Amino acid sequence: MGQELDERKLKILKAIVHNYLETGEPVGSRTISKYTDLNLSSATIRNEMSDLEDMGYIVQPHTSAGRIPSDKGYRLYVDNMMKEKEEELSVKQQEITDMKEFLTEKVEQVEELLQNTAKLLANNTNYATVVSSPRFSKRIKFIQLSLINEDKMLCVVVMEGNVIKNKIVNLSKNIDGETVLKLNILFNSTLNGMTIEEINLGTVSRITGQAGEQGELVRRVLEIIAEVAGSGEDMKIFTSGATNMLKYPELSDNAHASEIINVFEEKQQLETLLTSSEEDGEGTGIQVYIGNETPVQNMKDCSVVTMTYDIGDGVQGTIGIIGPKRMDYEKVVENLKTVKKQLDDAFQNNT
Amino acid sequence: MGQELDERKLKILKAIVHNYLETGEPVGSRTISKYTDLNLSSATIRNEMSDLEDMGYIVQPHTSAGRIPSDKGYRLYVDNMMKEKEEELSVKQQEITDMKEFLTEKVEQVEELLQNTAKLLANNTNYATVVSSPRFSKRIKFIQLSLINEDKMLCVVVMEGNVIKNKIVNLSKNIDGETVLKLNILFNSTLNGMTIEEINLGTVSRITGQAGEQGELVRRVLEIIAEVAGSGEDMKIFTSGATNMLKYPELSDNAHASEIINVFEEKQQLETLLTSSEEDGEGTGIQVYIGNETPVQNMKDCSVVTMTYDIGDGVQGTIGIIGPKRMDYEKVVENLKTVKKQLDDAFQNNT
DNA sequence: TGTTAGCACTCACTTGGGCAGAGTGCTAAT
DNA sequence: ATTAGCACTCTGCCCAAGTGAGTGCTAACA
Repeated sequence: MGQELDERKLKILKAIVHNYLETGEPVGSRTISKYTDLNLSSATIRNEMSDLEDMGYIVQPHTSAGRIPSDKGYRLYVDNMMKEKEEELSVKQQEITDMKEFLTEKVEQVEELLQNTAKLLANNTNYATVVSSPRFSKRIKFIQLSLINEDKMLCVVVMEGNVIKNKIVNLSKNIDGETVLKLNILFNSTLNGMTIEEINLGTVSRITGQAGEQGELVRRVLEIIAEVAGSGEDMKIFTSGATNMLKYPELSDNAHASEIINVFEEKQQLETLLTSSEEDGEGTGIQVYIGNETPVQNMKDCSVVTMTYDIGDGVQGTIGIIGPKRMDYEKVVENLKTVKKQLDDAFQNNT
Repeated sequence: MGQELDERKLKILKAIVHNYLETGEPVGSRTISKYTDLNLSSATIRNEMSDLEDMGYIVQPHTSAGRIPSDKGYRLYVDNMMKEKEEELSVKQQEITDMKEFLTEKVEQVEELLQNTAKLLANNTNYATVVSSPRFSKRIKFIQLSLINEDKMLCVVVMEGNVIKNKIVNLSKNIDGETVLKLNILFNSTLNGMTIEEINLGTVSRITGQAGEQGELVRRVLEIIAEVAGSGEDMKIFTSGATNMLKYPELSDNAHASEIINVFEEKQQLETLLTSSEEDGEGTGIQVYIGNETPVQNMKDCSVVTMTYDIGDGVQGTIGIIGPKRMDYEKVVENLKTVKKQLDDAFQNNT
């Protein structure tokens, strides 16, 4: 008996979670009895709650306190919510236009846009947000070498998505302007449109062959290109609202706080968080990690909601919202969906 | 009487500050009586302390507690210490070589060096550190325009100190390769070696004049150059050890913590902190702000020690160490001096 | 058989009193 | 001028009692 999760138990569980999300305090049977439309006495609720506890959906902080959701309970709640919200995008119209205004206000650089997005979400939700800059489809669009003076050469590589990388090379032996011109033509004709992975040994030897006596230099330039165009190495990460985390008592004690803030300072851990979430992503692109599920150990007492965005031309990244386990998942998901919509819009008109 | 700060009072004050720095707790007369070599009874000390309090050097958190230094007291202590340490650079030899090793280990980019410096200092001192990237002597070294495709042009500006800036321009009307070549020659011959401030209206009109029908384009490129070479706008800031601040009880309460952490997240306030300290700097280039003296209001319960570094070629910036008011000023100053020495060394061999 | 009322019990949290310890300020003696 | 001594004042800690929210169980009920 009570082994299977029937309709009524589900309803009670949802009520418990919901209430706990709001108050942050253990919720008792009497509250639920009044809170729901089930018209059951607190005693009955107590029995059901006892069952729910046996099944592992809720937990008692100590005897004779109310119950709080376990990770498993949260999971069920979130999954359920996601199913319900499947197609529905019910953000208030006002908020949408607010966002739109805010986002398109000062969009000179993509970076600024992303930073703004992070800030906007942090303000709206009162959680911490992190946005990864686009990871680019590492296709080379244009290469430019130029002599700065006798012994220094500038090497610029433009990648698809208009990401520009550059580096200055110290030359061992002098070369003249004409040679540089030739090298430019050589590189551009052979490498344009290629991804870094496509440049194999064959390509390399073909190019060095054609370069003749400049083979040495060419090899060095190729190395630089590889370094510069090389994968996610340079992924940028924008954060906002880290201090929001201090607003939640269960996280604001010293131990938790410094662990969490540290993650935001180092950023490197956020990177692993975002990239690994990218792999897990499914249908909607929205992913919810609860407590221990998060890829970053230091966040085990938080929940993370991530969403990947893709604004065409190979430009894509991930947005993450980090809050306490009792975060308002519904609101967060809605916010993310709206932002995604806005980003899409901004970039359809703007590319 | 006792209006003037005699030898003995000074000695007692120093003892109080010193002791408070170590323990973080109000220090009483008996402690000082035993602590110093003055051979005075606690009663005498009490009298002196009472005088010191009247003079505003120390403060009582509540009746019948020990005394703690006021901002004024810290100030005196620090000034005194700085005078004593004037020429002496007494960092243990071991630490120096440790630092050297650490700093030169992976110095591919200046940025990495600075980030490492920040981390090193944070670890050594257990305070938070912030390092501003060099502000460059905004002298233009080299300009390169290149066509990426029909309607996009890449504009690269290399500044002294090998800082590279770039931007992609959308062209309104097509231009051909030859024109670009001409423009390159034009820009480089007229602008090289100039600072952004030196480019006045005369220069602009001369160039646009020479450009003939490309005047419109030239003007836009000039704007970009201005934007790109424009002053400190792009100052980069590296931080480390922000979470160290949570280790000090007087700062780790929620209100303080979020104010402080926020400063580290926004970074913009740190920028004002560092630049304004640069202006105040004097002899040694080391500057100590105590409590309310700091330029950033949110830091009014902290102390900040800053030092400007200058590694030649117009490359200079500021390092700041931020901690509680009862930070170990001596240690901090020594650390900063050592780092400065190391940076100097690293760059004499490395430019 | 599922639901409910009632009751005893548990446990965290609050309140207030009492006590110890650290430290001061003052006075009187040296 | 210095010191010993004493009364006084706070803070912090502990403990005991009381309060309130909530539970589990049992017995009655529809």
